[in-house]
Amino acid sequence: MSPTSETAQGGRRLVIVESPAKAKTIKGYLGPGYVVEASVGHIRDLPNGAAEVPAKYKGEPWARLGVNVDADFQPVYVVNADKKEQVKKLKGLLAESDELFLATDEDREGEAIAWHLQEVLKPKVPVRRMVFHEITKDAIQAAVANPRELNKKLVDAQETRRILDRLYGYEVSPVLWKKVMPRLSAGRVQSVATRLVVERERERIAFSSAEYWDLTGTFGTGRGGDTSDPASLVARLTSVDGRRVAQGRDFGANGRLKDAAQVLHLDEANARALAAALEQSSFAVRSVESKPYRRSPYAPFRTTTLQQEASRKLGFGAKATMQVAQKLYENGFITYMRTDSTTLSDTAVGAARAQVTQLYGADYLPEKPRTYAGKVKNAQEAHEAIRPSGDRFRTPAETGLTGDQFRLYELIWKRTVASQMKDAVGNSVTVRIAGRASDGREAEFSASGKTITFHGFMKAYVEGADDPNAELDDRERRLPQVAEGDALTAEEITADGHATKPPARYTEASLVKELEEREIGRPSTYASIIGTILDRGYVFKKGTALVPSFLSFAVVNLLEKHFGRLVDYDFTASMEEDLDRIARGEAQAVPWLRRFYFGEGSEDSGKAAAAGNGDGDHLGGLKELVTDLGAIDAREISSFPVGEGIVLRVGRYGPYVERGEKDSEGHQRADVPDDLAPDELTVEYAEELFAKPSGEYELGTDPQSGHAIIAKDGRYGPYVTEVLPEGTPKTGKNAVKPRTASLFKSMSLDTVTLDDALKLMSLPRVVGADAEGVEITAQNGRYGPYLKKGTDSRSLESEDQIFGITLEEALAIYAQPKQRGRAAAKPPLKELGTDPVSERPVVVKDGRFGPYVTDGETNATLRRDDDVETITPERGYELLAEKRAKGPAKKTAKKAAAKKAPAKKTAAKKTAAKKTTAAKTTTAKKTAAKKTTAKKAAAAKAE
DNA sequence: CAGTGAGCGAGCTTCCGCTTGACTT
Repeated sequence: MSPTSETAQGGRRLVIVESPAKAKTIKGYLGPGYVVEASVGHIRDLPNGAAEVPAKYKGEPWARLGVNVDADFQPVYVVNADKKEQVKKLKGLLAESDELFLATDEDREGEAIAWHLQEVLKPKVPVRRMVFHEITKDAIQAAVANPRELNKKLVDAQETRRILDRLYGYEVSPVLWKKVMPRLSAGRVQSVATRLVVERERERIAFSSAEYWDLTGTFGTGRGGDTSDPASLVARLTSVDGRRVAQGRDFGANGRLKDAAQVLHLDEANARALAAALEQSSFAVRSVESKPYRRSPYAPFRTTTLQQEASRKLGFGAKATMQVAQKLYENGFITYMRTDSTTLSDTAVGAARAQVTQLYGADYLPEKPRTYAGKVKNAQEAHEAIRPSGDRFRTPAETGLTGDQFRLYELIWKRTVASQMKDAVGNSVTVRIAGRASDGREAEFSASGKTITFHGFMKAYVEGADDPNAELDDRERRLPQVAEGDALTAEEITADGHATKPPARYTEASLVKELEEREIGRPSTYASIIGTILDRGYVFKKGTALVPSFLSFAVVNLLEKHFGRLVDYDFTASMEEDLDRIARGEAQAVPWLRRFYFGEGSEDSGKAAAAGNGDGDHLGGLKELVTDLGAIDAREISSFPVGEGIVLRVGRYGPYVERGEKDSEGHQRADVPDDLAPDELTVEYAEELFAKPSGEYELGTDPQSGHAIIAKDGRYGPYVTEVLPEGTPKTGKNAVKPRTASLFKSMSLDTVTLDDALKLMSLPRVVGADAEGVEITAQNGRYGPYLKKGTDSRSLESEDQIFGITLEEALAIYAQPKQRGRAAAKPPLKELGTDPVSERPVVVKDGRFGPYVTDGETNATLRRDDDVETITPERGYELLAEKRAKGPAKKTAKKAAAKKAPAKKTAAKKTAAKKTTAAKTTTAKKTAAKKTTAKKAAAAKAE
């Protein structure tokens, strides 16, 4: 029975897919009686943060995680804020339907979405799980006719993955906040991605280049040449007296030959001498070797290969590629762009083959359709390969597309068509040429050529190369037609120097490729992984290269030393294996999570899924690792030796180099530019930084003292200071401290003048004296401009008043009673009535951390979703009640922690916390200022 | 990482995978 006739019997079916574009297409294949709507991805997830945790769990110790780790890892699910409306819509549609088809993708995530839909929609009508891997009329109708049941085990596997990622991310990130810098993050995918980039940079740092030389000879045949038979050939020296001449690949990363006995390492003198000795020699062809050449087309695109090719050929970043592809998909030009499959549907194969015949002729069409085995190990193959949509491919010209969309479509179209074409065939030839030098040595040269006799798929498409010097596959190199024994004359022999190069940095595309090979990340996340590690400041881009920051060195260092198992390159792959076992019902989620979180021994049997460094039999759980952080020495993990006693440290405000102990003689310290590539930090460069700390502007000389005046960017923002002459004691009894002063808010490092600086450094200014003769001064401080009379200080409204205020005005200010604190000075923003518990009046006030409600005893900051204008008294009471409930619990926790930690450390932490708040707003500025400085320096150099 | 003078409410940051708009620059 066909689905349409079934429908005719009455009843309406609701089909839910993941993507709206897919819904639109499928609608057309199912006809009337079917309502097709999209879930638009996941509809529920673990709560993002405290704000999303349902009230009833708020007090729980695990609420922060959204997973009850004490009760079999029971997850808390909330409908995503941006999906509430869609869920409502689906509920409405379901109410009018007699049957529900859950047609989400057939992979782990899709199965989970189907389950969440069922949980949230609570259907009272029959529910079917419907699956398909290609969007063609036949496939869809077959799918609707053959539904199956929801696979709860697969859902379990997805949930386990979700919980693991949450525990990893939300437990390890706070360790970084405490030990390195706030707002950092760690995760199963991003941390390994970062580690890959860091390790590559370490290789570059450890790399020493080797120099080697060889000869290039141009040999003439003595015949007049033409295009099919050139008159000469260019060959490289390959061996001398039977010993192979060393090439780049013969050298190790240490710059030394891997096997010195096997090869001959030519240096410049040697090479030049040999070239001279060969000048008069006669040469002959020693051998000609011809081999058939054959090359098969590349598989159709999947997400990663599309990103790579778009990067190589169109210069698109991963994100741009996906955005353009999304548009093509939405407008029906291509199939789904987030896929790990290279499989083409029968329809697609038919369309491609038809087009091959039409455009290139039957000679280019293989007898049988080509199939491409999945290369990706953990592929879930829920979709087809990326290809032009439809059962007849539109040529790029027919699409009417323009710009980037046209170019990307053309790429996809060509690749798809080429994938159904014949192999390219031809010949590759190697010619060896020998000659004896005047000093008796025998030299052998070699040249290789390639001719293509049948271009096959290359007629349509040739893959790009990452290395700009690499030859593309369809490139021919024709050699003259020579035979063994033919005499040749050396027209020119030159000695060429080469140097081995360190491994290249990752690009977006090559990092994504590497991640895919290691089974890390999914098609929908590859582009955003790059985004995450860029956002966190772990890497930055230099051209197309991804350069790791020093910050990432510190983070990776910490993770490797203390969470080794978690950043193991095989962690995800082994997780995938375990998840597959859970999906097959061979393993259980809860014991697996228990081992991961609580450690080996918390569960009796089974394979370890533990988190830390595997020492012996006991494998520690993640919880143990993040609870006791005493073993993590923040200073040690953030320190990297540069050489000669110089250490690079990653501080809260960025990287800096340091030499000697603090406060000791000869101690030096200098900021390192944020965008310095780690492999460029040498001892020499550090010395340069010490000599002239970055971000320093010379303003001129103080005519009074003769001291140079400079402007710098400091911990508390930009300031000016004087350079004391050398030999001025900086420590001890006779220490002289340089005069310093913060810039006014109205000034900037770029524009501040010597006059400004001298004026600032003249502060405090004496305004006058009061009736009792006590001096009143005006100055600039931590909280802005203020007046000071003995110990009595008063804030001023503007910086200009420091220089402008008269004694009269100052006395008037002192005549007023002292305003204690800004908060007290401000009237409440809003009154909310009387709190039912404390029976005190509740008001909204504006404070340091933004608006908050208070009843005079308990204070609670408004949450992200609250608004001063719209907040109700009830919400105010609720916030206060929450705070009262939470307050004591937090205090005891803090106390306990303080007791454990050494007193000194606690103090240091407090200061750090304070600074963070103050510095928050200035950080961005500081970075910006730094960058300008660096640019200026570069410009100065260029001049 | 410069070195000055208050008195005050912390709460939140963070993961990986599915999906698109709705926003602002």
